[in-house]
Amino acid sequence: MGEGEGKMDIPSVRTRVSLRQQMELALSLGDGSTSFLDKASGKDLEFHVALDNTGEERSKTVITGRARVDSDGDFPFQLDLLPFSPVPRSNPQLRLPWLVGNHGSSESEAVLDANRFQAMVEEADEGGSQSHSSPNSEMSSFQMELGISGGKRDLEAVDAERDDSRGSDDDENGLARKKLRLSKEQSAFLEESFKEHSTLNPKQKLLLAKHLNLRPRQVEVWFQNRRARTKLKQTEIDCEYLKRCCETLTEENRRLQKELQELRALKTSQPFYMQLPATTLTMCPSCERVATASSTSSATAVAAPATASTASTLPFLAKPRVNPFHLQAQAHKAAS
DNA sequence: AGTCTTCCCATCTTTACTTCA
DNA sequence: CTTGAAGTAAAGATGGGAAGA
Repeated sequence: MGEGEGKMDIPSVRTRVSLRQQMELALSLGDGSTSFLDKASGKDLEFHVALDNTGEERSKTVITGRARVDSDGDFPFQLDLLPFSPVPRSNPQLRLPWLVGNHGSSESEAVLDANRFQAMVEEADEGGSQSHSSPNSEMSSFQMELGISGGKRDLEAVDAERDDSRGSDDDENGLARKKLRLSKEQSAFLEESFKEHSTLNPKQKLLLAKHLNLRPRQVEVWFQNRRARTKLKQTEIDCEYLKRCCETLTEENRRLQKELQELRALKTSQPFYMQLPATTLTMCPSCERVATASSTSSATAVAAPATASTASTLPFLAKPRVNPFHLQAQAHKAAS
């Protein structure tokens, strides 16, 4: 570390790596008495950090940090990721592009995105070890935060500021979070994936994220929101349908009430009404519904089509609610 | 029993767009 | 016609709780 500038008095560069296994790594370069950035101005810095959360040599990853501090204090910070072994020949050195340009911070704080870091690690590990491919492996929940603060902030402060694993990527310097807007291509691809499966397993999530150059968490959130909005839409549709059902039933009820009134009036004005052939018109004495066995009845002509149309819009009403024969028998009994 | 992950849900926040004075 | 404020819908993000491993 600090290989490029061996003689330079670097007051304090602290790098903290937090892993789920409580792995902690702190590097201290120098005594922290003078401004690191001042001293480093105009010079190239480089350091290496070996990460190992399993104790296995093969799972080690080396992070190479490289920075050049401008005279105005800007601190472009770039990390190169190097799997310890085996290093794929095709990809001996991986860069973390999302860090390049992430140097607007006045405190020169660079935050590695854990998930993309993992994706890169896995990419580097392709063809080699599959020890971290399990969705529930430790690497899947790899969290890393790396800060360079020139000795101004201690680890406790970093701790206090650290987001949890689902935390935001907020700029910690008070700048408003810039909400990502997915491109049309990304959205379209996600939509297509959603059509195929509305939920994702961890592997699918990682693949999608990789393909779309998004964080797995973003993909996960997109699918969550997509499911929620699909459900909301379906609820709205159901609600609309039930509303129509309700209106139809209300209308039918109104019509039947009217019909009932007419029948009662008919019964009053024609005392021999009940002596009509039972096959022509029957009424259940308990519920006073009208049923017929003959298509010539005027009541049938009114009631039947309406019931049929109701049943067509209300499938759950398709089954007859009353048995006409049962009503017929009851009507006979009541008449006698 | 405790931990971790994922999901759902409610809610907040940001962005893009529309309306209107 | 232009412009800027206000309103709104859509969508990304967050945090809490539940469930399962």
